[in-house]
Amino acid sequence: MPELPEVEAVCRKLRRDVAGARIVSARLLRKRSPALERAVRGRAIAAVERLGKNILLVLDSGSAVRVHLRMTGNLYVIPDLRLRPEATRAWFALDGGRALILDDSRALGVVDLLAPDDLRRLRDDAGIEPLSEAFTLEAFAALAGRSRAPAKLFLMDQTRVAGLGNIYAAEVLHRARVHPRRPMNRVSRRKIDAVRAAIVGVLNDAVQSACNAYSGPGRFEASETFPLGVYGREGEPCPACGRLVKRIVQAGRSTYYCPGCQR
DNA sequence: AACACGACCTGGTAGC
DNA sequence: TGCTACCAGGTCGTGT
Repeated sequence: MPELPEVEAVCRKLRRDVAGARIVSARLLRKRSPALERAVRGRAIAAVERLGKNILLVLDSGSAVRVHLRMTGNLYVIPDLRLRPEATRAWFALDGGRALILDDSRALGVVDLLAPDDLRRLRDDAGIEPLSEAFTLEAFAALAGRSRAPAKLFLMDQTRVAGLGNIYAAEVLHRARVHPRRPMNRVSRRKIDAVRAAIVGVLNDAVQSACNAYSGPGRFEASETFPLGVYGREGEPCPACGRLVKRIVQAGRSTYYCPGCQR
């Protein structure tokens, strides 16, 4: 479920719901973490930040709880801890009786504690935020020119540009008309420009959709809200040219693209 | 360096 | 109905 847009929607909601709230107690259900549970007790949530697909709950102590939703995670507030869903993998009881829940059916999500130094390192090592001012054409072209990786894998590498996953990487390449297997350093300068613009355009559109879809807790399906051109549409006509969408496998994951548009 | 691939988990769905 | 096989929005460690 969650790529950058969905994670951003979760963060915006959390800022409204838990910014300033105090954590009374916490528990990781799958694998207990006495250190984390102790470190958060009594601390206030000073800020909620997103770093790529990571959610950072920055505490008033300077440490932070990092949550990664991976495939099926969701993070939201419920009015009462006793109402927690079956797939609750972690909970944070908040002052006032509410609780922050990590709900994650596949249990691949990650929760850990970052000391201030860890937090700094995570920020320093992160890929470029595509919706920030740092994501300039120059910076992107420099990264692209240095990589022979297939375009799709290049876009999904979180250490280069942070936040694109399997769906939006495919959509970006379709919008920019670049073949997913083309080595990134052999994409023309004009198309590099188009890819960068497509990243910003797709992500902004998807953030809007995700925020609309995510007014309440529960799952959100990007496909219900953001019009997907190629993802999951093998055998269907390309909305741009009518050629049938193909599916290939790259690095063990499905890639969808239009053989007519994407060269 | 740059891949592929299995592992980590659970649940939904298509096909028999 | 019930079984099997395969698929899934992410990332890591290991092997080639």
